[in-house]
Amino acid sequence: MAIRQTDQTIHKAAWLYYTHGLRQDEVARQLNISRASVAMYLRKARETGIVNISTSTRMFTDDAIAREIEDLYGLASVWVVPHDGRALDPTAEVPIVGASVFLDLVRNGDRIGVAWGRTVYAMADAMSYADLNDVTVVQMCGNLGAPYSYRPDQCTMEIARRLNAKGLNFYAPLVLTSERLARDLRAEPVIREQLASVAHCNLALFSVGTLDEDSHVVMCGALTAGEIHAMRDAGAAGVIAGQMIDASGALLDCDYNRRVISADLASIRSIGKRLMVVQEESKFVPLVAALSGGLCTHLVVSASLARRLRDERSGGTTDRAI
Amino acid sequence: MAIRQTDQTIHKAAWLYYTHGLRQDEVARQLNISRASVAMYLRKARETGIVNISTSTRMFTDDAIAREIEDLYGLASVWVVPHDGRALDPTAEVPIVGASVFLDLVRNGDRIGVAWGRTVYAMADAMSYADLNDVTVVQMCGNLGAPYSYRPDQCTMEIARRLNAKGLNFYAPLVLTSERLARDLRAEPVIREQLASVAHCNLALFSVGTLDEDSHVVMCGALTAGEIHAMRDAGAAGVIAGQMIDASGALLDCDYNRRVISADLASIRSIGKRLMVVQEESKFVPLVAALSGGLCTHLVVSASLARRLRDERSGGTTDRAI
DNA sequence: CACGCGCTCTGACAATTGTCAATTCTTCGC
DNA sequence: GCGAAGAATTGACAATTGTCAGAGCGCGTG
Repeated sequence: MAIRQTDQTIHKAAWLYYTHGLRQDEVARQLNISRASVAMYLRKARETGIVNISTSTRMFTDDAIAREIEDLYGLASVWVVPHDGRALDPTAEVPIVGASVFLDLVRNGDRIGVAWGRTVYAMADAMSYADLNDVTVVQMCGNLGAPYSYRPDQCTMEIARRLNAKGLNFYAPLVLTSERLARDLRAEPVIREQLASVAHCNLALFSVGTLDEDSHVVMCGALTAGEIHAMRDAGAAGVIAGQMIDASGALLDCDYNRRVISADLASIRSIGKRLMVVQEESKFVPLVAALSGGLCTHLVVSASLARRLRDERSGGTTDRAI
Repeated sequence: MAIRQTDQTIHKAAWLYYTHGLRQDEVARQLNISRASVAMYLRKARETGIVNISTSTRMFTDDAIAREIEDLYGLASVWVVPHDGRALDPTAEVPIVGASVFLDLVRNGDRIGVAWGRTVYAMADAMSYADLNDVTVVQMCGNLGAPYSYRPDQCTMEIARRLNAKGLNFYAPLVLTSERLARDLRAEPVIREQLASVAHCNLALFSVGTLDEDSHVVMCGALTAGEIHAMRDAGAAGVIAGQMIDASGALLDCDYNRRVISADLASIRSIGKRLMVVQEESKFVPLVAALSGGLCTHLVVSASLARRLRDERSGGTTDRAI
């Protein structure tokens, strides 16, 4: 009760200040509290998403190159983050834009599939709190025991927390040692339901992984550097939700993939809006693979990746600097 | 070009200030402009919707009575605006809440049907600017020549302007002198298309009118006080988009309605989300009629109307003051 | 080329907001 | 019932922001 009272007061203070445009001292007088409390309540209101301040991301779609990439790759919407000279750390900027775009796409009642990775976690971290209702965040792939803070379940939970949503975690490892065990585990009701529920999402958020020595799957001990090289030789071009894809964006037919527990690509593709966010320059090949496979509908990339994407398809027409 | 440059600068300033949390002087340094200009740009960014500050309307749905009314009348969502003692002008508050709720419901790509009236215009006036894409606002009924600022076309245009949307105005009078002329006019391609396009909306915004001497239809000269009394005797209970409805919310079979040019009730009912906003105490009877006819799915009302609505249906159970 | 128009800059002051240590109020455990 | 830990609140000060007048600048025009 006491909590509800305070909660009500925060709402009222936020309403009077932000919607009616009163000054803090006027709000304080209205609510019979000190101005300092009003300032504190307002901070709380912003932190909890009771008040939402969002900046248009239109400036990132205004670039002509964004239009070109939409056309070349058949995407619904593309955001290009410029390398802004001195201004800001350019790569760190991509997930921030990604978070803004993501929040723009989310609605009450949504069901959201989330994969994992450095980029996804950076987005979660940059995401402001939102006051949504009835939103569910579903983890799209199994877990890794690694000590990273961007483990799949961490990504899911953190995003759910920010959105005031329910988090549906996956209680299975990402990769097992035998194909048989993976098959049996996938058949378990808890796991089967989780996997099935991905297809009922209407929004997905993920990045794409590389096949280098410092790729996640290696760092987390799922694969050795040697194995990953072998896979690259066998045609692997990138990693989506823990699964290897080839250059055409199709699931690679390999032993590793059969041992993975993750939402299959068809389920992911059945989700209406699929936002992919790619920041690292080194992810060009995986990115092209994912786009070829039609895995995403919305894309946030850096300007340099955008230029390379355009040149890849348009055969390198105009190529002047930003 | 010079304009685009400035526009870009406004976006960047807003981004750095609101998303990155820099101070105005830091933003000024980054962009090589004076701090005073930054302050100006930020104001512009807020005014044009490049930056959007919204406050949760949850406090208005938290009321138990809102839940009751949803259940009693089968509505998707109800907002109840309390009469807040000293705080704010209670009736003026309803359209402000309505505007917030409305903005919450709008999405990019939406097609929105708008009716007219004092309340709708008050909402337009209270509505903050939004940076939306590809939104269309459709006028749902014909025009009146009255010198009011809340003429149907004014409502449509003003809302379109605030949402950065395209406004589709209706170029016909609301009511004609003969039934034949109304029929002929409705058959005109321009008008027919306009009317048909209402059915393709996915969001509607309207209020409901009374049948008093000071009702809009009288004030605007569409009907005389005498005629409106006669209509009330004939079973008219309220006015929706310029048309008379009976107590069950059905179109009243009368000469006047046959002379009106407006979206028919079936089209309106085919729209997914229909937000009705009612502020005046005197609109209780029309409100009940509209609800009986299932004309809206979302409702914003004052606390006293809410209490009367509950008592109307639940047979007057608990009836303590707020 | 001078002119006026519209825009931005500068510098300064006033208004508003953020912050924090000190204080008051709550809520427990004993 | 008492006292202490902890949370909420406040007053006062510091930092930030809003605003304004006057100056400077670029540009299109007569």
